[in-house]
Amino acid sequence: MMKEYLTGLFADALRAINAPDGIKLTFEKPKQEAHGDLTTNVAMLVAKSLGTNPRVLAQEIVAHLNARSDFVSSVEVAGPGFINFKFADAFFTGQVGSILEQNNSFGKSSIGGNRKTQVEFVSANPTGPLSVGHGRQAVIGDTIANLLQWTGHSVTREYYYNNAGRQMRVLAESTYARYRQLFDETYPFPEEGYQGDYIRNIARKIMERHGKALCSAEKEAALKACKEFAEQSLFDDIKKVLLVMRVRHDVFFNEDSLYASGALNEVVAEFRSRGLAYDKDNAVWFKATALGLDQDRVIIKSTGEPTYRLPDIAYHRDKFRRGFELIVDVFGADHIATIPDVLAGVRALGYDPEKVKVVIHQFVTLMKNGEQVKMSKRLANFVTLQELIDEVGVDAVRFFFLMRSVSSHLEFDLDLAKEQSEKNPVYYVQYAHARIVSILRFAKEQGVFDTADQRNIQGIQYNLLCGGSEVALAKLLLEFPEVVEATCLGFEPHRLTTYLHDVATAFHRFYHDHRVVIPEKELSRARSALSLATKVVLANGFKILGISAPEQM
RNA sequence: GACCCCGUAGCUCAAUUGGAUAGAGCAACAGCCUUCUAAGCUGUAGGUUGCGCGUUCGAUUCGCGCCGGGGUCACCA
Repeated sequence: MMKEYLTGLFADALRAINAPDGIKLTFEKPKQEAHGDLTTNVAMLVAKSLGTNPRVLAQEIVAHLNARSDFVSSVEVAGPGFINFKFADAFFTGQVGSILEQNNSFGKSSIGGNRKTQVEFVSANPTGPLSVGHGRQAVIGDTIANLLQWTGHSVTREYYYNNAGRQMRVLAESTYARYRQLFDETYPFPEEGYQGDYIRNIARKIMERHGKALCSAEKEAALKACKEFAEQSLFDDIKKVLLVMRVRHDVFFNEDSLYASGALNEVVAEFRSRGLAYDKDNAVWFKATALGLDQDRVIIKSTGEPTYRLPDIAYHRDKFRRGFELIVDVFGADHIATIPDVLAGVRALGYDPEKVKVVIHQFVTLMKNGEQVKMSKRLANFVTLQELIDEVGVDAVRFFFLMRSVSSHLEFDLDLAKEQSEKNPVYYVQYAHARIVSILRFAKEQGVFDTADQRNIQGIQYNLLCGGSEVALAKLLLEFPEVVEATCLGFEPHRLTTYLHDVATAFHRFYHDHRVVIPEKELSRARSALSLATKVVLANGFKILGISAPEQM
């Protein structure tokens, strides 16, 4: 709103001084508050081509600006040639009412244009409980999906899995061995087997169901039974944990369906017809080098089995065929190498790889007693996501996972999270919300402000809000829609947690400086409304992050 | 060896995508509750942004070269 207004003013001013066309005119919020509310560097960009000094040029531009004094309170040239604008306090506080009117919708936008969007995340095969790393991915994916919904995309959350590959064979063998060991401790356990206790638990359940019958059954049949039982059991667990994490997928897509539908053969045939596949050493190769990659890749092994690349490519084509216009893949850093192949495959099939946005997140390092906990599913010394949630709670887990940029390694100190959970940053932001609820409850008791009554949020004299921390809070709240948008477009959820932390700080400061419920009725109502607007922003932000908005703490 | 991520205060991390004097939280020190939640607020201290060139009005951000940490380089997923 401010930006649009200034852009108009500048168009006239730049024309008046005969500036060249096509100038990139942008306004930014300066880091330093003292530099005003918005700033532009346009004079520095243009000075060179006009052969003048940026500061002189800036002065000249300013002289041609015709700003309304009730909007813009000051314009000045500063530093090497920035033009800084300060807006009137009432310009900000006057907009607080619109936050209350929009309420649950404040922060939503339609920039997504209802674009059909898919977010694929977690996608763990059912070979064990979800790890802490999966948890990070689940939260990142879910939050990105929330952000996309808030910005007007039509979102499908999808989980892709394979219950047929080598990993599942290992699972079957491991489970079978544990089952046999229940009757004969000396029964050998496969060298590469999954050693986690969860396998023993599953084996025990199989015994409860089948007794000793599988020991005497034919081995292949017994393995199949073990596999199915283990898979079912593990998938139930996975879904249960995801639910606890407040993560819900719309579609569970099984890799097998790509085999069944003939999609794999189709892709191979299409590659061949375009000269992008060839036979060598009894295997089928994808000619990735023809698409600019550094080496060709096997897509069908000499055994006749496809490598993971082929179904991955076919799966992505399936996404396009289902009409998704934006495809977001959330992967762990260990999948980074496969992405170029998949994107090349997509391009080879005639689809636009630009529509695929890959979000790579780095790993989580668990710290315990000041030492790193090495995690390996196979070696059984890992902490499961469920255990982590049991220790520190869902809100803390979600918030922690979102606090850091996805490209940063995340260090999660278990001891700190356990022993000092009260110092967890999530409590800081939630506390602000609970505090507001408490204040508004008191305001209602005192007959000052009743949030349930719509008439109460009409006719408020927002211009009474003129203290520094009041105006600062109002300004920050009004940034929420932009923050949601930027966070979404950059696929950087941590920016929202940072922002909400700032909002909490601004509120706590306001609370410290000013009493809300006071005898001066109009001022009291204005401050109540400001508090309510803060609650709206916090609650909406929490909703996107998937954490709760406590009424009391 | 090749490629990807990271390197910022004692520790964990930000930094509006190239802006002005690099910011928070923990930890340390000093203050603030007879009044709506002190899980809070205020202040002090803490830095050659790993190192070196370069690009330009301007670099934590972009390019190149080193150093250090993590990850990936299968006819595993």
